[in-house]
This record gives sequence, structure tokens and C-alpha cells, in this order.
Amino acid sequence: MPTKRQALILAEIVRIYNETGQPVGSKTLMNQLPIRISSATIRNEMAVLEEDGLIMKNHTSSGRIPSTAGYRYYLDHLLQPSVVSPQTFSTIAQDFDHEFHEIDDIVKQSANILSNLTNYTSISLGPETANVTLTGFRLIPLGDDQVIAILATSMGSVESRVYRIPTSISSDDLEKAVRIINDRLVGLPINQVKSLLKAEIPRVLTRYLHSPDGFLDLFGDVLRHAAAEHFYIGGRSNLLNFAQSDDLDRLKSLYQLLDKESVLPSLLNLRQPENSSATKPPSGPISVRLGDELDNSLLADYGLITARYHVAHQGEGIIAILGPTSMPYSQLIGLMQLFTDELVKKMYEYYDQFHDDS
Amino acid sequence: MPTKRQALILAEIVRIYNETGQPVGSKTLMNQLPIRISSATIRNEMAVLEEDGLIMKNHTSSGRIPSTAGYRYYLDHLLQPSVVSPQTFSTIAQDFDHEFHEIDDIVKQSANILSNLTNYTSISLGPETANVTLTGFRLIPLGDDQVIAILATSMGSVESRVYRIPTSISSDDLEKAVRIINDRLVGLPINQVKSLLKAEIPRVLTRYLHSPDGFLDLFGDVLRHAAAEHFYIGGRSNLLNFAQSDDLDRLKSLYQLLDKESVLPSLLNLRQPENSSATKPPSGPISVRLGDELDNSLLADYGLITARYHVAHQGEGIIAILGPTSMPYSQLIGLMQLFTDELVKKMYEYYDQFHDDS
DNA sequence: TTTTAGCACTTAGCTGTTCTGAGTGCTAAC
DNA sequence: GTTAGCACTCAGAACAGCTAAGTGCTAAAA
Repeated sequence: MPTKRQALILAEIVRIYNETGQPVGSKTLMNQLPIRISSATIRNEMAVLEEDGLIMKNHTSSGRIPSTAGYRYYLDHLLQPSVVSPQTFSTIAQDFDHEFHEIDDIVKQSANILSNLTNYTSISLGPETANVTLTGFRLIPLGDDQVIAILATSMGSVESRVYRIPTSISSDDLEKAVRIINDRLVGLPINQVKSLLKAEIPRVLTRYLHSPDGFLDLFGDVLRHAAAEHFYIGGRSNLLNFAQSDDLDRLKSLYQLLDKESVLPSLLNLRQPENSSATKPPSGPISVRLGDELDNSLLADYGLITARYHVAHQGEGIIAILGPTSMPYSQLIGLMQLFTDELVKKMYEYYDQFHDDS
Repeated sequence: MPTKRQALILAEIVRIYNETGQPVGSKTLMNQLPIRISSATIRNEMAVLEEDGLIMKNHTSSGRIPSTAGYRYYLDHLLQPSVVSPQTFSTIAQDFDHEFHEIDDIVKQSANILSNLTNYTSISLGPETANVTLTGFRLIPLGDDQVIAILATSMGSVESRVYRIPTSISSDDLEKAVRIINDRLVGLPINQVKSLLKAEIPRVLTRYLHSPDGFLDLFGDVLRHAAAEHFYIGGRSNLLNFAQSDDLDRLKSLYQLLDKESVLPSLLNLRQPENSSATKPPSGPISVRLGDELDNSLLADYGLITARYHVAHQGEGIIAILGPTSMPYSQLIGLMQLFTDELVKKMYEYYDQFHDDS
């Protein structure tokens, strides 16, 4: 536990290091600190901070930079979000000023706006599909032997995919199957639909249809796509802004990491393993995880600012900023608060068009 | 015009430089060349090649590397495609061994396969939509006041998008409008549909509908999306493989360039300005353009291998490899020939499912 | 007990020098 | 026309010296 003065010094080191990118020495601190103490005193205090593992030096006679633990302490105890400038505010409002046809377009656009605003990479995931229900399933024949399968959910999201009609199944049977699906499954949560699809539905269909397999594959496929979480990543190329030029290999791996949809959920701390007290979910709508906490060696020098937002009747969405450990957290967190507010507003605007009954 | 021996030396320089990445000196050449001549003779010949602008040196006493003009000459006169190894062949066949539901999935996959195979970045564009016709348009109501608009083309491609029903228009009118569209436009080439949409259709609709604007916007939007060329880019991160670590900024610009859909057509030499004899379209199905020829200062050190392929009744598709000026062209061109063959085969396989009448 | 001035010490990074290896251009002989 | 030989050039590595920034420690002052 650092003393109050030590904390002040730590905060100042974080601030200056963020501004300059250079290690901070005792003299610089003496000139910048609001209290009048000598550089020698600061050196003594810094020695303590270093013993506590909150700051470190690159070599014996260099200034200090915050360690990951130091950032952690700063984030937990010292940081206060700064207020966002009015023009930033109006930039956001302006960028969102489109008419969106699909919720995913909003999510996608949010990632782009945020990465433009911050010059970091951002990851956006729309409101979760947890308690979303199936509202309809259609098969529309298209020409010769193609159909388009359309699956609609209570979220207003629509998944449509094109299939070849399995030759094993008659169009009569298809109609029957669609009717059965709609009769039995509309109104149920997607997750339940998924599990029913494995057990009950095949039994029911076999009773009425000759060979239900082709249809089941088709329905399962479109369902899987509808239920999948779609992450949107904005400003990938911003990763190049702060990469040291000597680790192109790591950078490449990182790029490939972001393209793998499978790692993003764990990165954003979804699907937490149940009793892992090690990395417990951060509290509060905005949280920051640094280095090791991201559970990926590639991200040792990175930080992730995650903001969760709630959309009534829909669930929780997430938007995050990925950048170097040293980011201007104070500004960014202030920005994220405002940003999610605007994003949620836009989403309500979108949903209100449909669900006036909510 | 280099002599035969000079050409031999040039080809060898290209080969060795591609293998080692290092400038090639006269002694190395003496050991590698199939003919027995001394290093001094080689030096004399190289002096001539340098005068002709085909090779150059980094500094007074370094080995030679091929200049862009040298590569150009090599490509036009000396290169012969090498034969692809059987295991590469089977890798390609294996990677294509999926059942694809949409033509765009094949195009997308082709970009991924090619970039994995070559460790370069690849750009893929499906068969052009030039003589593709509209085969149907549907509006399917979804719940409250959403519709999904579906536009199908003779290529078997389907574009579906979700819209809010414009409040200005009654569902009765919508049905009428859809009927009119189908009666008048089905069977016409997409391009013609586009132009009719600007002139005739609005007039016709106004006769039958109260306020056709909302519908026209909607139809125009889905049409625009259906007619747009969708480029798929595979292996973006491979750009990092051969980037000098000191030009991160250029690299970033390049990344952003590739994300701009608007520059890709000109990069692939589509929509050639009519009388530009400067960069005349390269002949043959596979062509290579280098440095300046790409008309983009960011690409001064890059080369683009473009392969065109023809799919009967559909049009021309393009797939390209983007890499450094120094690529193993011999292998890559051999590979591209095989690859497009496989790709075309796959596409016929796909289309044959629908158009048995072709 | 805390703070401060002073000083010896450390280190990265810059500068300049030297040395070496690879390669060239040229000349004179073959 | 070809080759051997030689002087010359240049990048890059290795090394030393210097400077600027910063540290830790000690002893005196507050």
C-alpha cells in the first residue's frame, strides 16, 4: 500500500509516461508535481514504489515506467475519467446519424467509430442473444432447386441463407417441416430451440416426413448461424501505430488471432469458466484488463478496455478497445461511458421502430 | 535488347535473388551458371545489363539486383512456368472439397486457399455480373413492420436484406409494386434494370401506386448491393512477412488501401479508362504488373499477379496475388494456372446443380 | 524522523575510427 | 572476345570515447 504521496507520484508517472512515451525521471517529476519536494525525496519514494513492484526501470540509470501492477493500482485507485470534449461528443452523434436497417449494422458501425475516435483497435459485440426467442422460420423457393431459408428472432435480427434443396426431400415434406417448426418452436428461446433440435424435433419429424435428415441439416445450419455471436473489429490497422518495428512476427500472430472468431469470446471474458477465481470478472460496466490478465502471451504488452452496456429486453452488449498497456485511460474511460450511452440510445431508437409494445 | 548470354545472366540473377534475397555478385554467378565463363566476363556483361537498365546495384561495390525493367523483361521473355508438385495439387483439391451453398463462398474460399498456399496476399473477384439477369424479386413480411427483400439472379446468387417497411406505403401497394417489378424486369440484365430504375419504372409505379418513393429506395438499395462487386481478400497478414520493419507507416496505408473497396477495381485493371494507351491491359489470362504499372505510389515495391478465368455463361472472374516485386514468379504462375483450373472446375460443379439446361 | 544537497556511479545512445569482406572497374595479357 | 590481376569502393561490424540523463547513497539540515 503506497502512501498518499507515493500514489501521487505514481499517478504523475503514469500521466507523463502516457504523454511522452519516455521513462520519467526524478527531476521531471519535481517540476511537474503539484507539491514542492526535492528530486532526492522523489528518488526515495520511487525506490519504495519500485520495491512494491509498481514501477520499474529499463536499466540501472533510466527513469521509471509504470509496471503492469502499477497500472493496475492506478486503474483501481487513482484514475478518474476525464470529461469528453463537446466536439468529440458531436463527432460521435454525427457518426451515428444514419438510418440502420439491421442491428448488426449498428454494432459494426460502432466498432468503426470507436476505432477512428481513439486510433486503437476496437471489438464490438451486439446485445447477447441469451433470452432471444425464435419468431419465425420460412423457406422461400428460388427458381430451380434453390431455397432461401429465413430465420427471424425477437431481437429483430434476421438470418438468411441460401441452400440447395436436398434431393432426398420433397417440396411437400419441406412445407410440412416448416409448419411443424413454426408450430412447435416459435416463441421459444433460441438456446432451447437448439437443444430441442437435437432430441425431440427429429422424432417428431420422422413421424410425418419420409427422410427428415436433409431438412434438419438445413435448419440446424441456419440456426447455428443465427445464434452465433458476430464480433466486429474496427481499426485493425491501428495495431501498427504502436508496434515496435522489431516484432513483426508477433504482430502477425496478433492479426491472425483477431481473425479467429473462437478466441474473441474468452478475450472479452464471456463464457467465464465457472469457478475460476483467478481471473474473476471485473466489476462495473467498464473494466480494464492488462497483460497477463488477458490470458494470452501475445497480449502481454496490451491492455483491453471493456465496456458492457444493457439494452432493455435484449441483453448485454460489449464494446472494447485493444491497445498498448500504456493508453490514456482517463480519457478513454470517459469516452467509453459517453460512447456506450450514445450506442444504447441508437439501439433503443432502432428497436422502438418495431416494438412499440415494449 | 540483351544478347542471349546476357539474358541468361539476367535470368540467373532473378533466380538467385529470389532465393537468397541478397544482391548477386559475379563470382556467385560464375559458380551457378550452366556455361563456363569467368567472373570478369560476367562483370562485363553485367555492365551492359546495367546500362540497359535491367539490373542495378545498391551501392558502388555491391552485387546486382534486377530492376523493375529487368523483372519486366524476365517476365515477358525469359520466364517459363514451373510445374506444380503433386502434393500441392492435392492440397488445392482438398481445400476446395467442400459443398458450397453460394458462389460467393467459393470466391471467398479461393482467396484463402491461395494465400495459404503462397504466403502472399490474394484478392478474389467472382465471375462478373455483366450479362447476369434478374430472375426474381420478393418481399417477405417479417413480424410487425419489417420485410426481407430478396433478389435472385441468373448466376444463382441471392442478395437478401432486411428493411423497415416505409410507413408511407401500404402493404397493398407493396404487393402491387413487387408484381410490377417481376412482370417488367425479370429476364433483363442487371445493368439494364439499373438504368430502367432511374427512368421508366418510377413513371410506371406512379401510375399504380400512391407514393412509390419508399419502395423505389428499397428496391434500388438491394439492387445496388446485388450488383456490387464483392472482393475477397485473403491472407492480409502475409503483408507483414516481407515488409521492411522501418516502413510501418506505409504498411498501415497499404492495409487501409486494401480495405477500401473503391481502389480494388482499378488495381485489378477493371474499368480501364478508354484510351489510356499508357497502361494497356496485359494480354493472356495471367499477367503480372510491377511497381509503377500499378499506378499507386504505395505499391512501388510490389508486384501483382493477376489471373483471369472464364466461366461459361457467367463471365470472367479474377484472382490475384499481391506480394513484393521479388516473388518466385515461375512457381507462382505455374500455380495460378492450375489453381484457376481447379477453381473453374469447382464453379462448374456448383452451377451444374442448377442449370442443367446450360 | 524526514528532507535535502551533493557526489560518485551507471548506462544508452551518439560519434568517430578502424577493419574486413564482398564486389566492382579497368588494364594488360592471352 | 576472354581472362587474370589489381587497385578501389563501400556497408557493416567492432571498438572506444563522450555526453546526457538518471540513479543510489551519504551526510547535513530542518
